[in-house]
Amino acid sequence: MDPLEAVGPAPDLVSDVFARACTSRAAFEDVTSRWSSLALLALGEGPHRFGELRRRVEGVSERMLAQTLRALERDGLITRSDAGTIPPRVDYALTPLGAQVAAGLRGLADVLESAVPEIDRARLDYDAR
Amino acid sequence: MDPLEAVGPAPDLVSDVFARACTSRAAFEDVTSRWSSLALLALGEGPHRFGELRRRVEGVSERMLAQTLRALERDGLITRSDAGTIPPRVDYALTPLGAQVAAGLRGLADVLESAVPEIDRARLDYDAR
DNA sequence: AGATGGCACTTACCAATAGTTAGTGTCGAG
DNA sequence: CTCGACACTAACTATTGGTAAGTGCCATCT
Repeated sequence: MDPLEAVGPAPDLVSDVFARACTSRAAFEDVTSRWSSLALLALGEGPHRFGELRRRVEGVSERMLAQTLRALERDGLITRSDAGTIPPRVDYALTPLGAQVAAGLRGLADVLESAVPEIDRARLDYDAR
Repeated sequence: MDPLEAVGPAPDLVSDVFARACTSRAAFEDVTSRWSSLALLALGEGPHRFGELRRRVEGVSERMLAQTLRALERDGLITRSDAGTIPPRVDYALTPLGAQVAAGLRGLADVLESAVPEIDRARLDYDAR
């Protein structure tokens, strides 16, 4: 057996989010970047058109949304389907991998949403000093 | 029964990460911001000193790490304990809430770490166009 | 019928944000 | 006796992100 061939089977041990050069770190940064997480969360509720996403994710500029969606598509987390019609119609949806990620983000969002009173208290305490 | 009184009991329904003005949105952005998530991930492995975190999270500047940790402390996700000695010694650790969040982030990181081959493939495909 | 707004973007410009470098004061190691 | 570690902060600069406007076509409102 080729020794080079034998390296393949355990790729999960070599990927590390903490490593600057690792793909997982880059993907993690893409996923957790300001608008990506919100976009993934929105797509977790079902496919959306560009304008729908723009309205759902309060505060995104069109520029940043387009940029964000391109990055997520590149990482294979979402699909983009352009109907090619006029007026234009483009639908975005999660891939299976994207769905996993979105589920994780939903979990995080749930934790934080229900912790709002606790967080507000902590902030008040902190700001009092 | 006072109609105003009846609104109180379900605070989980009023917090929404998508709402720009909601505390949960702000906290979510703090948690998912570039260095926070990595810092929380590191603290998920146990308490760390400032310098330890700096080394663990490859690429953070001292400035950004200090800023990040202050934000997380303010939100009640981590604690900061200054021994007051010289040379200085400051330990950071997760609060129970922070631990919940860190666990969620760990899940995300695990998904992405094991999806590295898939992501690499998706990127190659995308870039080929 | 002419103006308005939605569609999914892109481009140019400028403000805000993040990274880089240098400094603080004390101590232990070489 | 100079160097580095420690946990930061302050000043400067590079990069990023938000704002505003433009694209071309169509449907609706007036």
